[in-house]
Amino acid sequence: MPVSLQLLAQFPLLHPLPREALEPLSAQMRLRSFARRAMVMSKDSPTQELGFLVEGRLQGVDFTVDGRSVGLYFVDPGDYFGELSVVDGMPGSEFVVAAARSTVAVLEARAARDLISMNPQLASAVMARLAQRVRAVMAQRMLLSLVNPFQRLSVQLLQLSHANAAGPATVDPVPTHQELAIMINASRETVTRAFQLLFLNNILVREGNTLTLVREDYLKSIADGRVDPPRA
Amino acid sequence: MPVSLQLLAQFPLLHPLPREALEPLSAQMRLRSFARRAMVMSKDSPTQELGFLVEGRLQGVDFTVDGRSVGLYFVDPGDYFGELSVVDGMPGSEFVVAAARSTVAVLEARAARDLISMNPQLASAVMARLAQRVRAVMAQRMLLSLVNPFQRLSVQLLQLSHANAAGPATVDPVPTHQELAIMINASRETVTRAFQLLFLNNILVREGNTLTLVREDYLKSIADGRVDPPRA
DNA sequence: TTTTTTCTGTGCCGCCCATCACATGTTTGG
DNA sequence: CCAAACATGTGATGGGCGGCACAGAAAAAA
Repeated sequence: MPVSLQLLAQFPLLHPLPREALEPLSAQMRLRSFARRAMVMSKDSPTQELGFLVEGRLQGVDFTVDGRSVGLYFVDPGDYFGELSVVDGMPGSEFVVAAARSTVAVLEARAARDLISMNPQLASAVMARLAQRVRAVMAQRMLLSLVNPFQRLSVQLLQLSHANAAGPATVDPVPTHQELAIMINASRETVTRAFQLLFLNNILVREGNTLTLVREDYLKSIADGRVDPPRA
Repeated sequence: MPVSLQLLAQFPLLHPLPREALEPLSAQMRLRSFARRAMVMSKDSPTQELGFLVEGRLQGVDFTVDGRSVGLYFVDPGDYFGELSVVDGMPGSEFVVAAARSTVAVLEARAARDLISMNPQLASAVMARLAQRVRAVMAQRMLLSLVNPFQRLSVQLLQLSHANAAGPATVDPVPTHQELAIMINASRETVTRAFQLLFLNNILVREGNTLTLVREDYLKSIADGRVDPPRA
């Protein structure tokens, strides 16, 4: 089934497009649903496409040769993914799996490429997005060179958090320990233990599916090594 | 002093430009020399610019809060750097230091931006470059999640190597142990010890400033964990 | 609901690598 | 060409984190 215009309206990337362009586009797109942990986009799939996350949550991941998984980024509703292949025509550089039950609208790479090259505004938006991705991956790479897993967790949490109107920043939805562990190159148990201490010292509070950074300042001082991570 | 046209000819990025465009360009550029370990581009410099490496070698680096340095990439002659700021106008995301005495031609960010936006061919070249950088830094991120420093070194060496007409691949010029260490998140000593074993087992040979991957296949099997790294 | 799967918490053990300290080679620049 | 700075080689030590094993909690599926 084609994708409704209303659905497309939620994607900032497409805002520059005039109504006349959106209609044929909606006809070219398809809506798909994925169960938690299902593979949304495979690294070695023959077909390449641009994906738009309608609802749910995705995680970009890859696997080391010895089967260990590596977490790369999260995709939240309104965002898109798979743009690398669209831009350079090479096979995907990672897998995308559903971190929660998700709905995705997809557009074939060829169509996406045409769309972008027809539309300078889109082109520069994609350019900006690539630049932002380089920065994001480099930030992650910096994170990984911190020696202390505590520090890495603190930085990662700060990166995932978003400021809140009134009150402290939150991370929402909270990733599982495992999902975090593979992003910060730590074992699941180490993440669990680190969380223990952060809870114990009232630096974090978890309520349901949101994590509140009660003492964000303290988290920051751990993050940049001004304070030693709390001990038992 | 402006930069000679002949010099500019060595940069593939500029090849699409017609002669008429090159002349004003050469007038806008400046040539600078840097001693080994000098800072070529600072993260927090007020002026942003696009750099072209004429000769020598540069390394993109950053520093963790506790002063430890992190190696990101090398720049070799004919290549350019600093494109991120040019594209998105944000401050540089890393430092660039001279890994050897180097000569660099620089162009102000504003001029570079104009040049690119005036020239669709350049624009798409830069786009492709950004995509390639995302892939490169993701590859590095994958490397970092390998548990064994040996494996990381092997992968890194393979990444740095270039195939050779006849005969085995080589890495040239050979980075110092320290330079490698900060790229693969290992201590300098660990890199030294790993090299010891690789030399001992005749997997690598060093002659002057080039490293020959005599048994590239073996290096690859270490890299993807099919073989345990050699022990004393 | 009940059942099953996934997620989180915790103790114990071992080993790997960062760190320190210093010796010896090798470049570089004066 | 000499001296100083830098790069490489090597041993000893200790802490930290990964891995395993399992228990309990929570969430999803049936």
